[in-house]
Amino acid sequence: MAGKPNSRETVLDTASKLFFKQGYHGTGLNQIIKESCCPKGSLYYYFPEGKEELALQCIDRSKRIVADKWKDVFERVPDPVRAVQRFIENMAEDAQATDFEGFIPFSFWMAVETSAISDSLRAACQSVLAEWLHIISGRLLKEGLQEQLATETAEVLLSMLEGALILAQTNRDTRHILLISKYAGLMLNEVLGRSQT
Amino acid sequence: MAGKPNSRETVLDTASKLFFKQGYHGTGLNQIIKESCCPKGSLYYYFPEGKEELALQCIDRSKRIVADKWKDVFERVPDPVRAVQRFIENMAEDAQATDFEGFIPFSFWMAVETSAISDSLRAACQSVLAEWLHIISGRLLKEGLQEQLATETAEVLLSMLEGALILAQTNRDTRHILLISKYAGLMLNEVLGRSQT
DNA sequence: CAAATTATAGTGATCGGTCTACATATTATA
DNA sequence: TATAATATGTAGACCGATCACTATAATTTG
Repeated sequence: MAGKPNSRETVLDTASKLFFKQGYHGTGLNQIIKESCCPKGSLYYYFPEGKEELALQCIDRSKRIVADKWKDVFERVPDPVRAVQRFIENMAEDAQATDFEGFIPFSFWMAVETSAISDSLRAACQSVLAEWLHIISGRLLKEGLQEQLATETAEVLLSMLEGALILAQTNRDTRHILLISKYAGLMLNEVLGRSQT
Repeated sequence: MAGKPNSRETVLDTASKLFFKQGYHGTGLNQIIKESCCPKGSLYYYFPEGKEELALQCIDRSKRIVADKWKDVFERVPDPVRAVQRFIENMAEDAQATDFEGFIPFSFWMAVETSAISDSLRAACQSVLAEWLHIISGRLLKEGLQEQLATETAEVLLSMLEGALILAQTNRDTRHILLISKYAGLMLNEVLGRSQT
């Protein structure tokens, strides 16, 4: 907010939105240039290695943004089960509000596409998943879960959520996401040895 | 097996493999032509409306193939919980055997990409999900589950599985899939009111 | 001035798609 | 049965458009 809406950030914003909506190959540099109003010269000035570097930075950026979201919700909501549900409900709201087009940067299907393109992109995607899993399982560890169970639970949770996002985007219906919120709550309560409410 | 390895089927095979591995935009017609050894003239003879029609048929084909797999496993394995687990374990084996490149046609991330391309492709993808869900929830209904619970359980199951496939493909590790087999079993046993083994 | 940034014109390569020519079957007619 | 006519399928040259990317000049900024 330094008065100047840094051109570089604008490009990353636009590129992220488009990449996560249309995929890597489905998004042309010309489209990014047009929608971000950033001329080609600037784009290659900021990202001299071109499209792949741009995508890589978008992926890293989404890693940080989503990680911050997880940390934030775990800080604000003391109960980890409610925190996870809050996170998921927020996703559903974002999806609804943007008509399933802007609720970047969580839906991670692009990882599969980019994993087939280059090793560096695949490594970046692996790092994203690892980071998110680390945060979630870390919170569960703090509840006293043993390490393996915490890891497994976090993985299942992330699988559910990613899968639900695919169903939700395909059907343009947030019901699939909200359903996961409910079942994730059930699963977590059970794992944490609580009685069902 | 009529002696003549129909060229049309070969194209669908190759195209499906490539589409589900690289995505729609990431797969060029020239690549399909080269790898299937089917000349462009023949391709446009079989699929006069071009790439989109080809993708549509690949999607429909995968719908049928996977639906048959579900039906088959439910016929062969009487216990629905074990049947679901068997299905998931088969996915993991296929993934391993083909080095995460051929275990088409189940991973459904391409649905998100194609959903952004045209309404007919999106409709086709919706139909695929609906069909698979119908088969799974139908089997649960036969176990005496009430309709809403059966539907919800099937949706959660499919979400888990699709999400796990994303994690597995990104990390090139079937562990994520096998983990889902375990947790799907737990969830189904609970829903069906059984004691945990 | 010098560095940082913007602005475009233009590069070869590849994209999906069209077109025509040709080869091989199958059927129709005598 | 011989052959003409039609249908089926193969083969690839070619098209304009777009792709990611480069080169270089102009402009702004410190």
